[in-house]
Amino acid sequence: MIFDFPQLLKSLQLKVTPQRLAILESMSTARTYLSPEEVQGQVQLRAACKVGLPTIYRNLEELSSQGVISKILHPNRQLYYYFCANRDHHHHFVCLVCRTVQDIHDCGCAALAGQIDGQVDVHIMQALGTCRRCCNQNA
Amino acid sequence: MIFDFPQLLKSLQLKVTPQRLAILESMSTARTYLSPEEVQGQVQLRAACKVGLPTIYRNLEELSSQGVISKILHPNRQLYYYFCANRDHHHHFVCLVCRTVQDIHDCGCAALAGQIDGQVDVHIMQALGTCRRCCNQNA
DNA sequence: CTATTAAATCGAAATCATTTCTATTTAGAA
DNA sequence: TTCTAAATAGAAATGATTTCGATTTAATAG
Ligand SMILES: [Mn+2]
Ligand SMILES: [Mn+2]
Ligand SMILES: [Zn+2]
Ligand SMILES: [Zn+2]
Repeated sequence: MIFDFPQLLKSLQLKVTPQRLAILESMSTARTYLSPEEVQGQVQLRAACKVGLPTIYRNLEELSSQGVISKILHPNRQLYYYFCANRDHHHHFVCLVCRTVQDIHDCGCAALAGQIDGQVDVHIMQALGTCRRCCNQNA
Repeated sequence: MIFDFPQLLKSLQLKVTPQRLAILESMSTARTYLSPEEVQGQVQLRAACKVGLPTIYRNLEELSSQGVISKILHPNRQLYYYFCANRDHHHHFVCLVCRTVQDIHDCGCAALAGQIDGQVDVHIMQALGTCRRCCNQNA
């Protein structure tokens, strides 16, 4: 799967900066969710371009709020981010051992609106656990 | 609904301290979710007993991990807590305007385990929005 | 009712992920 | 090329949460 990141950024009304391209490049090739500091490390490795942590934070948040990447609410209370090519509404299962991510296609949230006396603006849904590979390695 | 908090604490293997009783008392009568600082304020008002913030934090976390109260993941990234008498597995809809909470009885998470290649240890699920009362007041 | 002790509390201080600030640079439009 | 709003960098601040060591206390047993 190949991404036209400059085009993507333009469509989001964001300037195409080397920093943003490096962040997107790193996120899209990561096989696990990453902390902002880890993203910085990846960027430095791959793009040999130094990007300040505030810039990383600002862009991860921007990309996340625009739906390009998704935010992982880790039990350790820090934020992690994950690039998911799947553009449809869906959620994630997160392996806390190896940090891989699986899509949850049927989150059952369609049934939500009906039972709420009010208007649902967002819903958070996340499953956390141990993937099969990691389960097997433990046993 | 009346609670035997001393008995509850004993069943959790926790010492029955005035601080804990004051915290439980305050939580159980609150009609909205509360921040740890707000819990401290309530405790001071009702019990006229000064409780340090670290004690509040420690106990809210303890009670939450034992399932006595539930944790609200607010978009502002701070933690809030809410006492819910409903002991069954369920989730919450949170009004971000007036901070009231509604139970979500059917979270659809039964369908979860089937589509995950691994073992789900916990799932987070929370709906955030505006309750009907608050919707109407805006319009 | 003491004595004992592990658990709990306290207040001050530390932590540290995240945000803010200001000066400087730069992408993109004209 | 010129211009300008947007973006970045680095240093510093923020502030919710946690840690620390000293002190108190609930619960248990004698
Ligand atoms: Mn996904
Ligand atoms: Mn509830
Ligand atoms: Zn795994
Ligand atoms: Zn409301």
